[in-house]
Amino acid sequence: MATASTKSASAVMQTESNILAALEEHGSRMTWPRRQLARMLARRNDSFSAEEIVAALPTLGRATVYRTLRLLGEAGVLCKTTMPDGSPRYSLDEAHHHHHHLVCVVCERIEEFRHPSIERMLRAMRSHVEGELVGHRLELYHRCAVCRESDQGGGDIHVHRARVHSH
Amino acid sequence: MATASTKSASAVMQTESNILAALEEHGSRMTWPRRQLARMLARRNDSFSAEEIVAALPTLGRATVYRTLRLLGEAGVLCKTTMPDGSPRYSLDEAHHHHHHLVCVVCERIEEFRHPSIERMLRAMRSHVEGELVGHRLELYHRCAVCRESDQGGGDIHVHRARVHSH
DNA sequence: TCATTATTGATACTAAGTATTGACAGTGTG
DNA sequence: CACACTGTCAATACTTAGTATCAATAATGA
Repeated sequence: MATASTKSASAVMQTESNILAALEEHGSRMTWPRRQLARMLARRNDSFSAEEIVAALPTLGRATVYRTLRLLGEAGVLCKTTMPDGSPRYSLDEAHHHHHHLVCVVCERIEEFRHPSIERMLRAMRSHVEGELVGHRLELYHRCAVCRESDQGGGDIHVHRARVHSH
Repeated sequence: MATASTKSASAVMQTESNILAALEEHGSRMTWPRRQLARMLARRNDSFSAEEIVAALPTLGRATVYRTLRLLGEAGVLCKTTMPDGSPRYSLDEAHHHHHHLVCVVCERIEEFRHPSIERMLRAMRSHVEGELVGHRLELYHRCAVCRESDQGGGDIHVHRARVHSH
């Protein structure tokens, strides 16, 4: 099994000003709540739920948090990923081009990746499928190297799994 | 663009007794609510939300409906799919082997498919990714041939789209 | 038949948002 | 600089998609 990083070479750590710049470019005003949010997001390097942010920034209304997360998504600096059980998880985007997510089901850390075999597959499906492909959703779930190590007992992973699996 | 069906050749229409058999095999008792649900599901050939079923079977409690849907998922006759906006949709499974879903974003009809390029891609990722792959989620969204025709104006599709897109 | 154990439905609760609204703040124009 | 215009805010209520609890009931095996 390869241990090579799957990260795109052009990945850039998002900074507060980076995030705000993306927001402005997207046509949003520069406000105090948005600055707060940008700063807080830039600090963390893991994934998070919206409610975690709501709790961490009690001076902001929940609607504001959700609105701003949506804006950041539209502005292309934030991604919303679905965990195996269907619950949503947010993470800052580092690459600015098409990619997918590799999600650790233990620590919930999210890595971006791209791989030619995926583009190949999508190309194949685009011409194989009837009608017009308008989008897709692809998530890979794994136990990352770190979690695998601290958890090698081999016992069941106590992780929320989808109850109605999709095969 | 190919119009060939992507359905697996071994697809079998689920019948009421089929569904109940799967439930029993999964270790569940045979009850009147479960018979009700199996009959109702066998009748429809489209996808549905849990609440649609709750509304259609007012003599069953909502908990029972959700519970039974989960059981049917575990028993391998029902799949839960995620729409582009994240809302869940259920559909009966026809094939009994690994497959993915092709979802029409207009009529929400769900087709099962498999394609060698996908298995190839998964194999490639399995050896490329660090740690141990424990699962994946793949959905393809399209406008099906029928919807494309009745909707060819080319205007915007008025369909609930994910607000925070995943690139 | 009877005891055991699964299942049910009512109700209350949670998670993840969205809709509404009146107040307020940023900004572009004059 | 002042103003108005419109975007944005926080609070609140509501929605969707479920899950948890629990006493009452039904299915099954002996």
